[in-house]
Amino acid sequence: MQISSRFTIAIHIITCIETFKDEYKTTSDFLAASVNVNPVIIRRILQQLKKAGIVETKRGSGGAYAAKPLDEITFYDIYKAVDCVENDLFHFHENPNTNCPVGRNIHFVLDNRLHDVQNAMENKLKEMKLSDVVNDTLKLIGKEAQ
Amino acid sequence: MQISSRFTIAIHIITCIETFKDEYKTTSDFLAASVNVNPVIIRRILQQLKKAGIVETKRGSGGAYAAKPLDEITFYDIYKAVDCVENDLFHFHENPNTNCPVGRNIHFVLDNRLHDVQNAMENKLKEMKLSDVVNDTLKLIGKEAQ
DNA sequence: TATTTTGTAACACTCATTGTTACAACGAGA
DNA sequence: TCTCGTTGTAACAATGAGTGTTACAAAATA
Repeated sequence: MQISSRFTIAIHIITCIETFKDEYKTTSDFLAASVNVNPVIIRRILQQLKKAGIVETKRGSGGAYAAKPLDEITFYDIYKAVDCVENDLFHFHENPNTNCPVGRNIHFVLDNRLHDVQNAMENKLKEMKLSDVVNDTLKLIGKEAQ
Repeated sequence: MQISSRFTIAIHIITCIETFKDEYKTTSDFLAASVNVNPVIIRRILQQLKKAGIVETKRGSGGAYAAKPLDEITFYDIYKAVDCVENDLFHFHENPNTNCPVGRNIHFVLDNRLHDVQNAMENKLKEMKLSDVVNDTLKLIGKEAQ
């Protein structure tokens, strides 16, 4: 089990948009070339980011743009936008036997604990901002030029 | 995407084993009845737990038993044993374009952050002990009897 | 030896992920 | 207005993981 690559692709996309916004038109074809996947994959992810208010896209003239400052976009926003995990991170077996004392109590005992684990992860995602990723990327690109 | 139900089933299994160890022979059929799945599912998970040194099983006479004190078994041990996540929680897109400045630097920028998120989750799993789950379950069963 | 149970192979079904082609809808410039 | 580049999206295919089932040999005990 792994969290869909939509998540890392989405971060890659936004990093590209921000890095190249003044040099190139950031179309789905341009972004697809950097990520190295089919442009339709990019467009689908852009649609999800758009619905979440994270990016804007333009028909006709083309291109994608950040819809708000990158220090207001966290990994959690992206993770939610691209729908990596519906609601529950842990898949609970569907029908524990309620005739068994353990079977009819297992949910009461586990649910809170599983949510605590999921929250630990999601809270970490909330700490991370897209602006930090872009800044680090620009630094690395800058070093390359030396 | 969700973490396999093998994880919650494994916890359910061990809770059952401990709760009923003096009353019943905890065979795969018995455990399957409580979890409400096919006995082969139970046996496969028991095999994984056995390889991790968490439970023991007996052929012929039958039954499964905890291989060590439950306060020495954490959720993390189980999560590793039943192989919910191979190594990386996040699926990174395979071949970012190294001709693109962002494509060739994205791994350097993201890898540490993704590991931090994964560690946040796994550290929480390490905090949780099977003994706590069993104790809570026994309390709830006790309340039912009143 | 007979019986019970485990261990495991061999399938099959479903579903999410990822990838592809195709094309209508749209916007801007000639 | 027409053309052209681009987005938005449907439709489909391939793959792989998760889950479930039947079947049966191997082992342990009475």
